[in-house]
Amino acid sequence: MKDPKSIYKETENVVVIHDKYPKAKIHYLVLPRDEISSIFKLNKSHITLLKEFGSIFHTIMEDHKNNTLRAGFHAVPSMQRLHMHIISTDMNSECLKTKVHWNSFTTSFFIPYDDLLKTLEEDGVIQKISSDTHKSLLSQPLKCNQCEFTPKNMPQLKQHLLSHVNKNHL
DNA sequence: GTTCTAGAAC
DNA sequence: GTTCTAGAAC
Repeated sequence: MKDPKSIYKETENVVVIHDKYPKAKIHYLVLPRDEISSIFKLNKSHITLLKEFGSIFHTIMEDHKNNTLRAGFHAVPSMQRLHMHIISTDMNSECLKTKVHWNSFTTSFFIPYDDLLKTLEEDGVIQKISSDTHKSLLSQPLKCNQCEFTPKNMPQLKQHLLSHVNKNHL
């Protein structure tokens, strides 16, 4: 975040950086300038901030009209600082290597921005998930995010994802 | 998050 | 034999 090269966009309250290990062609992280350790620290006072996350997401979608982008949070974050992922659906990346990588973006381990905002507005808090739920979400069998295909392993999945890219270009 | 590696799968 | 996964160490 301190490295100017990694910064894609910034506003008064929010910074958007390139993910260091992008898991798709387009993969940004949206961070608040305020230090908030995780989604579990959020309450209703943060709704204004989250709405800024939403508007910056819409701006970024305008920048990438040819790609489908999704915005959301990991149910168990990997980094000790609140961050929202903005990621394209192609999931085509050298950095995408493991089943855990895949499932953390394609199962309900990925909490869409709209869902998180709604939960915060309704409950005023984001609940932690149990470690059993955590494990089961990340160990689900592989399934393509764009069709019903269920690959046997990661190399097969990555090969299969290329076929979707080619289809989109034809 | 990444790297390493034993043993399962092929 | 090689490929791949998954768990441990970091």
